[in-house]
Amino acid sequence: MSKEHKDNENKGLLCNFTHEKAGMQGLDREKINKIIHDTSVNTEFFKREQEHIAIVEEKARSMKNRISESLSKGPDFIREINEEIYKIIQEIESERHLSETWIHVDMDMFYASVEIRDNPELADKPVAVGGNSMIATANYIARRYGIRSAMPGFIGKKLCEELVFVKPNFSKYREEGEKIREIFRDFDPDFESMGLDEGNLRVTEYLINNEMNHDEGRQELARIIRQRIKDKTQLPASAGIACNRSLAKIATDMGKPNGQYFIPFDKEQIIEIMSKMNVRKIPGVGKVLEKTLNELGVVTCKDILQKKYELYIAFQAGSFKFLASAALGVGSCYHHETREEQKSISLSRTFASTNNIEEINKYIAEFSREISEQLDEKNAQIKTVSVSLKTYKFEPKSKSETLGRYIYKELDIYEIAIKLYNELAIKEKIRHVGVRVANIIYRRTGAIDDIIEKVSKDPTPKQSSIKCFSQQCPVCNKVFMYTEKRMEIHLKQCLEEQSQKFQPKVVKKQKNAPQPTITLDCFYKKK
DNA sequence: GCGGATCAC
DNA sequence: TATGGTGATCCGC
Ligand SMILES: Nc1ccn([C@H]2C[C@H](O)[C@@H](COP(=O)(O)OP(=O)(O)OP(=O)(O)O)O2)c(=O)n1
Ligand SMILES: [Mg+2]
Repeated sequence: MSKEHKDNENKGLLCNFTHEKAGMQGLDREKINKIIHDTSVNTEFFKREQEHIAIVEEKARSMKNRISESLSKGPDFIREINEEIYKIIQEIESERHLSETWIHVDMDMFYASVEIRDNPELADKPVAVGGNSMIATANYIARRYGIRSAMPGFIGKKLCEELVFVKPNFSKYREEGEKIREIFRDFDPDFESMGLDEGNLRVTEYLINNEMNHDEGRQELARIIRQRIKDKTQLPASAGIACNRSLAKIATDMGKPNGQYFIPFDKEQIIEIMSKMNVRKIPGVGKVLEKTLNELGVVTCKDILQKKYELYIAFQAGSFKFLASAALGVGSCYHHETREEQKSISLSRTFASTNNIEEINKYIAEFSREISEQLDEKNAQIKTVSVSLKTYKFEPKSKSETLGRYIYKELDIYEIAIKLYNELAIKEKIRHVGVRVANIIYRRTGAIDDIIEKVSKDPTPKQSSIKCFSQQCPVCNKVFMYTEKRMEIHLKQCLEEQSQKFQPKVVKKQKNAPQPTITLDCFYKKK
């Protein structure tokens, strides 16, 4: 009723694009959001999205209640939190360092740039890299129509009839990515990166060593790095120069496309720049936190400082400090402890919703094999296996298990994954399934299966050794020696036999209505 | 350790 | 007709 602001409000998708200026190509923001909305409405995706928005809004409401309750406690309470906030801000200010230089470099419309470089005919056309179901990125011409990363291709097509789609060539992007990383290493061997197309470089030492540790030198170095990239790859890059990693990243965004931006190493000017900044630009503020903050009346960084009492009450201390630091332009400016080792490996796939257990089983088997191969390459083992899925309603579910031992073999992973899948007891169709392994150790010496293999080759194994690698089939309880081949064959046979035995009496297996979980359920019924 | 959420690319 | 894949982290239990 009166509460509804018909035209002004978000039309129902958290990812509707709300920032940036209106497009100049005949499509304004309202028109774009209407097309997105009209295409999405009445889909399971949209329904799920709305539920999600409702949850976020509810969370924001309860935050607001907490705020008004707290603020009505009286002046003593206000004085108290004022004190605490003041302390935190003092602490933040004590962490403000203006002597370290960070240069963040990020390729412009990376995948699209590579494709356009290799096919110059695309240069003056709106281009999307991706397919009908998903766009990975779009060039700047397409972006003027509202087309952007993570937008489904069919919506992109509606926004711009002439949009040209290019299938992604990931190996090419990896190659180009490696080229720019080589360059980054020259300026900061410990540079940080969140993706193929970017690097956050702490260049303080480089600047000092080359006697250019001043504002001009800082900006000159950014130009040099971008030029090196251009020479080596023929691809455009943008850069941001600032006194900490977070600000440098924000600066890159201000410099785009094909440009760079320098944030002065000066407290007042930093605060001035940040005050107008939309909170969504803060690295770490995604669409959910943005929406939550918006609900609390916080849109820009200035609002964060203005509503510091409210935010202090609403958020946990750590989150409050994070927001306040960002608003003040203070961020960490030394490298984190080096984390080189990958902590998890995952594979997943989306497909037309299905309850066909054979198909799902095939994916899980394939993922297990591929993950096992990757572990072989890394000479690694894992202790944790997870299975994840999305129902046809886009509801994610997952189940994981940490074992008392390390494994790496395809079949070991597969077995656990199938067990976990069955334990999820999914009755609906699903549209997505994945397998993930974690708790990786990068060695195999002393691995249980190493010992097993050695013992297996021993012509006269001791009884006690046999015990350690004998295995019981969970289906038929038969005990047998472990070898991959035998296990595989045995399992397959057992599964087939059992799936027939456990065929439900009345319902017969039909082509169009396969009974999910029968095969796999029975596999574990006896365990 | 587990499961769900969030974020980044 | 139709909304991705990979890796990381954090929180509350
Ligand atoms: N949701 C996303 C975001 C990005 N990417 C891929 C495609 C991008 O080309 C690449 C780099 O991501 P960026 O966020 O840097 O975006 P772009 O480089 O495409 O554009 P920009 O000029 O804004 O940096 O990662 C993706 O697959 N899915
Ligand atoms: Mg980029």
